[in-house]
Amino acid sequence: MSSTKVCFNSNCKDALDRSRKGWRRRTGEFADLCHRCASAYDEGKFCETFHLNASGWRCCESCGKQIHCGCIVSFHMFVLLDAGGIECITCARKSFILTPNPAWPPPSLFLPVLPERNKDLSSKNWSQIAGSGPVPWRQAPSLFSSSSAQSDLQPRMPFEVDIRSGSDRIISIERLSASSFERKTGDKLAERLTNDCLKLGASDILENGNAGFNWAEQANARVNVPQKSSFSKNDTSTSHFGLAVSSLCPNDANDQPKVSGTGAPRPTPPVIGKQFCGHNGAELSGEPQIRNGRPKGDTRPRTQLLPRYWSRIHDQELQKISGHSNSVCTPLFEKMLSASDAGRIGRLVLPKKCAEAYFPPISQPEGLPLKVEDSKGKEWIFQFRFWPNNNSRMYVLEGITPCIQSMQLQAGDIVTFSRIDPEGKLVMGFRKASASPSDQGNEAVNAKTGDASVKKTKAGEVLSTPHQLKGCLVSPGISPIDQANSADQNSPWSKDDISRCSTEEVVGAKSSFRTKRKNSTLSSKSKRLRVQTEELTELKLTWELAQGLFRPPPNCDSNVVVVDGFEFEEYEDAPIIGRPTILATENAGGKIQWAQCEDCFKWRKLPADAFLPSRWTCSENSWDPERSLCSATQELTAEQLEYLIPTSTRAASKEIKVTKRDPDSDAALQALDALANLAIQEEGETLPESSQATTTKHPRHRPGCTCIVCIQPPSGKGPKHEQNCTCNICSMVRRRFQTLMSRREKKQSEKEAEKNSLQNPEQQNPEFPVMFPDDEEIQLCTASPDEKTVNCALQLKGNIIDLNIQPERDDEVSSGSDSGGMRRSRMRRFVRGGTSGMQVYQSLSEWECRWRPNTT
DNA sequence: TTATTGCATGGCA
DNA sequence: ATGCCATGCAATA
Repeated sequence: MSSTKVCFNSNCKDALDRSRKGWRRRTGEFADLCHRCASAYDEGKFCETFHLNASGWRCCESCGKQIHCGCIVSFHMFVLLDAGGIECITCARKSFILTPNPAWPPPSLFLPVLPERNKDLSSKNWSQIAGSGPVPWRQAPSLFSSSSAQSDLQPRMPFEVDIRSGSDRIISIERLSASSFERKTGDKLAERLTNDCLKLGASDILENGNAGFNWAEQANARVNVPQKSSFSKNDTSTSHFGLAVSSLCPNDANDQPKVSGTGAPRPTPPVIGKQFCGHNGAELSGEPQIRNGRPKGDTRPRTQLLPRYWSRIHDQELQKISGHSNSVCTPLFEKMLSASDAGRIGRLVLPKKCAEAYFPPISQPEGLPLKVEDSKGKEWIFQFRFWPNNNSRMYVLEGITPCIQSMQLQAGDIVTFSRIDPEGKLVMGFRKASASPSDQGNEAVNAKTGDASVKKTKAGEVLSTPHQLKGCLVSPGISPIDQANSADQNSPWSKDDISRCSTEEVVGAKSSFRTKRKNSTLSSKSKRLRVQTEELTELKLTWELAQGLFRPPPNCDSNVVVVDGFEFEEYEDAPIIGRPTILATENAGGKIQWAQCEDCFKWRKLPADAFLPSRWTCSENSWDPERSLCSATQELTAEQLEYLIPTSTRAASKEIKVTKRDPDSDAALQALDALANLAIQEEGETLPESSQATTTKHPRHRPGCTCIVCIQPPSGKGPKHEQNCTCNICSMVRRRFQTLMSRREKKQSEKEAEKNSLQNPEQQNPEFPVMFPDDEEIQLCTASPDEKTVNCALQLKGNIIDLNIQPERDDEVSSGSDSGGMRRSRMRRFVRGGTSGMQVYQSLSEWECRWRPNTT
């Protein structure tokens, strides 16, 4: 690179002593301009100054202002009008013509530094000014089983772009936008020139495949359009992007689609070729273009395609879908299958905007047969139709059952729709929401909730479990190897088809079927909790272990809840399952905790907020490097230890000590790992139809309800129960605690009588309801031969991970004792201790489990 | 009786 | 307040 920089403006080329930033180039860098050029740019006079004689100047349809539309510099100074022509951005804003230039990215995406002239614009959310993006439904006869001819109206702009980052994508989009125009210059320029006033409208472009002005001079104007672009409409050999065409009109004022040869295009997302130009949905708007249907002054808000329908398809998969080099794959949208969708009824409810944006317009409820290919190339024909619904329409795809079954999809899985050009084929892909435990070992995410990988659903649920994808879609960030490794061997879909989806998708998946709808014919608790014996894993934990393992969630303060005089240390969030530790207060008053090394059994002092995996050793003592070896001495003296660790806990500790030899104890710890792993599975495993697949929020703790939500202790956010609440849950809690306390008192007195006797720890451990299952659930817990253990029922395929106490009779007072865990004056209970919502994190390469709410 | 179809309802964003 | 959409459900096959 030359040491002497010159002004990026080719018409200037002044040496730069101090450069100023101009427009953003396709490389992501900004054009370095000299002071003079930069000033011109900032003042919006750059093109006037330097490109006055270049082609591409057009007049604003409203104010007549001349704008150099063919230039990257003025890229955001105008919008294309659906009916043709342009409007300067000022007028566009005034008249609420907020539709951006098709397939153009939000300016904020690729113009992080905007000149002053655009600041007001850029400060607005692009959604306010644009419903840009979605590919309009391009008449693609091949999609119709009854059609044979192929539309010729598909201008595509081939480019080669390396896309490796978001910014690259942005750049790609930028290229696309430019190329979209560039393409127009090729074959039909002459025709366009006959058009009046060289009007260049989105629809014109889309429908005619060229623009109304000569873009060939863009080089002069420093428009950074790849020169390798093909200008030939038919030359797709280097295609990477394209711009789909709609020959169909938008919906009318009533949003009812209709056929029109001259209407404005439907929403137009960037078309993706061999490289993914990841539209993020912000550019997607399923809202049909409204220009023709509404007056200019229409201020009706433009809704956009909901994020949950944004296609998250990845370039690799796009490539796979598109198959051959000439294909351009456009991700359209995706939808998580609801119970209804995945049910036997065979109807997939389509998001209205998606249906109207991406599927052919239908005027009759009967609709049209729609040919869809899966990623295997197998063709399916669905009936795309609608039902009148509240003065609107409800679009469905009928006859999807065979396809759904072929893909082995269940509610919660995601189906994706893409289009392959130039064929115009609709391709249906899918992502499974399920994941097998074996796939999960390396994919945990950090338990620290600050981890970026922990995402929140719209309902506020925190999820972090990675998920597995199957089918033709791949999410970013997962290597093909991982995908292959995670392939479900039993699936007819090959490893190549299997990939993973992002956490975000998982979020949606789980939140979707976690919620419950009343009277769901598919959801019955008995079904949900049906124990499939062969799939049931029992975890046996003493209640002390359980209490110790259930750590308060991070960053979660406890509330003290009193139920019949008993105090609960209640946490809004779900507990974390990890290695039991002993909380203590240092002499200085600071809170600490003591944890025992798995290998040497020495106790190490840790910060109070440290969360340990179920297996933890000195080597992982990152808090105290001096004691990160087992050879390091233990800080605690025997006396201190004696004080800290009460008999029962010592016993429990001892139990851990013998873990490596004791099958039962080993099982306990293994069970934790299993719990963690299973939680992932549970996270991803599609719930059986009976238990999942509802998306309606269940009211929190509905008295009398025995659903998975309501069997949890009533507390947490939302209406809390009164102390004297007589609902079944509160009654049960009371009963259990009365039982427990009487046991404790009894044990205490016994202990005092035999204070020197070291009892069998198991005999000392009172049963303690880690959870508070209702009777029905209790029945489903497999009774343990050991009455002093807590049964943790993990229903693998049923996706119920229940950590339930052993069934017991309330009047059954078994032996119990105080314990380390019970040194706390309160017991912990976790509001979000839903049994179906366990969440797994990985911390320091170890698994931790965390409960996740099963409803919000 | 069962499956399918078409519409209605109501939760929710 | 409005529209979407998941699902219930009656009518129909």
